[in-house]
Amino acid sequence: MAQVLKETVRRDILESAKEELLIKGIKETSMRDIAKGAKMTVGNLYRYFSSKEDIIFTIIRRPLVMLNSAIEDLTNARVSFTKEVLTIGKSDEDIRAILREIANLLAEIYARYPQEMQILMRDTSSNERFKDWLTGLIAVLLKENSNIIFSSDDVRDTYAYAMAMSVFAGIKECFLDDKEKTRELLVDYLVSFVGLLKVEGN
Amino acid sequence: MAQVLKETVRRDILESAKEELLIKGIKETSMRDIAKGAKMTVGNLYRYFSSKEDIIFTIIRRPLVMLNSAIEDLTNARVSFTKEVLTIGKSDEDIRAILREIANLLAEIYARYPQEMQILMRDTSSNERFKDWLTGLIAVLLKENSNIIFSSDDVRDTYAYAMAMSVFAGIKECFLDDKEKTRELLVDYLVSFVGLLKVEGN
Amino acid sequence: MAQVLKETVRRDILESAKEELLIKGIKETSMRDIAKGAKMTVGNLYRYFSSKEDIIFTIIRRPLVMLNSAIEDLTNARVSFTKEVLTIGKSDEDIRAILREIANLLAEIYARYPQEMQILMRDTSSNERFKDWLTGLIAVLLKENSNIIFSSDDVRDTYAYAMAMSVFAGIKECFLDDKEKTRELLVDYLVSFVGLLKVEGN
Amino acid sequence: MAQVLKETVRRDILESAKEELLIKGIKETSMRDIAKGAKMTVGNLYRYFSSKEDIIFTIIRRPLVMLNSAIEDLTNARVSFTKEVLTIGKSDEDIRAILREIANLLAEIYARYPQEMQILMRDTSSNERFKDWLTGLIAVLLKENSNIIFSSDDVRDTYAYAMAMSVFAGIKECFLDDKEKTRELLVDYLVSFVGLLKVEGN
DNA sequence: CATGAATGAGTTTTCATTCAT
DNA sequence: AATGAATGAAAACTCATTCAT
Repeated sequence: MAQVLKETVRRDILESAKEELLIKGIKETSMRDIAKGAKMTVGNLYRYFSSKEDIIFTIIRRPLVMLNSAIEDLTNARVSFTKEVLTIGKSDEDIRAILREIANLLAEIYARYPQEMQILMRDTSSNERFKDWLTGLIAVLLKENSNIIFSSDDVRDTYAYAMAMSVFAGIKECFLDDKEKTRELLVDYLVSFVGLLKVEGN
Repeated sequence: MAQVLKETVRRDILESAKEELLIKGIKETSMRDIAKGAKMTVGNLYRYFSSKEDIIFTIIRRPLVMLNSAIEDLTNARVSFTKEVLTIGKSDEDIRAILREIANLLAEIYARYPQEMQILMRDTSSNERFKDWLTGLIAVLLKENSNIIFSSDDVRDTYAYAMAMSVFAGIKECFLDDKEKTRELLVDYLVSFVGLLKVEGN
Repeated sequence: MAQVLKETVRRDILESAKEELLIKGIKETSMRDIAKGAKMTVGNLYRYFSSKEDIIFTIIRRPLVMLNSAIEDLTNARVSFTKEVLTIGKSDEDIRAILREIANLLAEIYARYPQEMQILMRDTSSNERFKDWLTGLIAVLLKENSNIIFSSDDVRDTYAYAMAMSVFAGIKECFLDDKEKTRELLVDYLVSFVGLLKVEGN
Repeated sequence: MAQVLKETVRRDILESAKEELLIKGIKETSMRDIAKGAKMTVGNLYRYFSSKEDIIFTIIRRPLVMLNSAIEDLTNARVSFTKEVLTIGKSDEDIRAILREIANLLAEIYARYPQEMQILMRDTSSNERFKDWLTGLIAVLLKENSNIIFSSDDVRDTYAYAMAMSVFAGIKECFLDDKEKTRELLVDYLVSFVGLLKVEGN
């Protein structure tokens, strides 16, 4: 019974934290806010979590794990673009397929953990891996498919990084209450970026 | 001599503040940090600036003014898309021209105030106007030029907003040490987005 | 038990604050002083009160409410001298009755909240209403009962204001440890001022 | 010439300080304010005065000396009421004469040092002597002339002190731009207090 | 298990005073 | 003689964290 109670309280804390984090963001959310929302004292938070960071990570962890393993799967199965090996198909349809897959994966994670996913995507720092993956994907697409001519390789790399950050930043604005609509929007949003590289002579 | 010294210190403070702001951002930068970087006491900062806000605004002001008036000029002269009146040309070349213009304007501001511009573009709050403008521009482009079919109007609006945030977020990653390269990158980056809307059936 | 403890600390804080405020006044009393007097850290004060103002207002509130409603009652029931309407009786005995009433009211408030009342009467700013009332009362008495001849109306007004400030300033010196003696003293003190206006040719 | 210059600057400082003190009071007036008003730097103030207190005392000194010696003269020549020896005349006219004399003295000091006098009278702490004298005078008047019956001697003393504080507090409201009117007002104001003690049975 | 009391280091800001030049 | 740059201690207030009970 002790453990049962414990689980309830843990959940209350996380529930309160999620609400606050969604509204105010990490920096502006205080332990006091979380405690108040969970109808308990600040001190008690520390019986369940070792620090504020711990609470946040607990919330973020699951969608983050899903996201990271999804990325890993995608990379292993379909594309291998990290570093030098590039075995990605060249056709637009191939690229669209990948983006559609990611969009669906993001939508799936969102469907399971809507609040958590939003918090995760708002927290720039804990997403290095996803951002790296996006950067890598875009770098490959650029090399293979784009007809933009860059003055040097590091300009191309910066472009890829900027575009990845761009894609990433937009994702968090695609979350709607309706999960199916969110899925459609994410697909439309991400697939849009295929067109980016098909431009003739900027 | 007295005035010269004063100017030096003012510059030291702004220099220290710019460094900290670039690394840590506004919220995470404390007056203590700025004072330490400028090798002086916190109290002395207040001989030169009336508040933390004053320091930040002094840094941001000039690129912000340039950006805002650039937006106003562009809006008046070439496009009028706020609200219902849409007098923008439909051809891709027209759109490319506008984006090239903005890219060049951003590059120009960056060339003059590189650090300041980076700080400005990282500070989401003082850029409402630019973000609104971007959202408006993309909304127009969507209605006029895109063949993406949205399930409802508010999904379309959300897409436009997400895309604007996306464009905006990528801009701050396009700043390189080399100013000419930055210009080229910004042009390539922004013009890329024309292709976004030319996609056939996602 | 928890609540009891909390109440104890709250009381400790207010007790410390009252002591400091009585000695040093509002402006000169710092949160540090209050914390030291209550044997705790400054930060802890903010667990019980939201601001310095909150502490002071908590102390002052009750006597202030009593004083203000007493003034209102007196004004409505017995005298109406604000602005032009003067329905006050002219006889010395009428005036004495009013002053005796006020004195008794002040004594009653003091009997209930001795320290609080002293702090309140020392804080000029939160007493505007009482000072205005006194000024009004004295202005009426002057016009109706006095045989002092003033060289102009604004000299008369200044005299009334000076006399009101005078009456007000003396009140706070009438507070003794013995509450009954305080009552008598307040009555004597205030009623004394009736004689003020009965002077023949200064 | 050096000394001549020095005197000018000293005067400038005092002039600036007086203006600020009249408007804002001692606590709210900063050395920076004074320096700014005197069109010089804060540091230079310390070449002429050792501290903020020094500046204030320099301003207050002369009217304070005049006031104190006036009190001494009055006490020696006409009345001796400190402690137990009381050689004051009993008639109302005698008392009126004394009060008229004080009023005229205050008016004279005000005529010479209008700003300084106002600052002095607003600063409660530097006026102990005058307040003591007033208290003593009123104590004597009470014993000799009043028919108020006090329950004990210390109640009588407190009454005297309260009345003295009252008289004192009103004085500072009697200062007008016109010096002659000020004189008249001070006379009227102070002489009024004779009536205070002539009251029959409160 | 939980409370809530308490701490201490942090924040921005103000100001009398000192001191090198 | 004067400047103005700089200090340091103080103010009100916030918050993650600890701890006795």
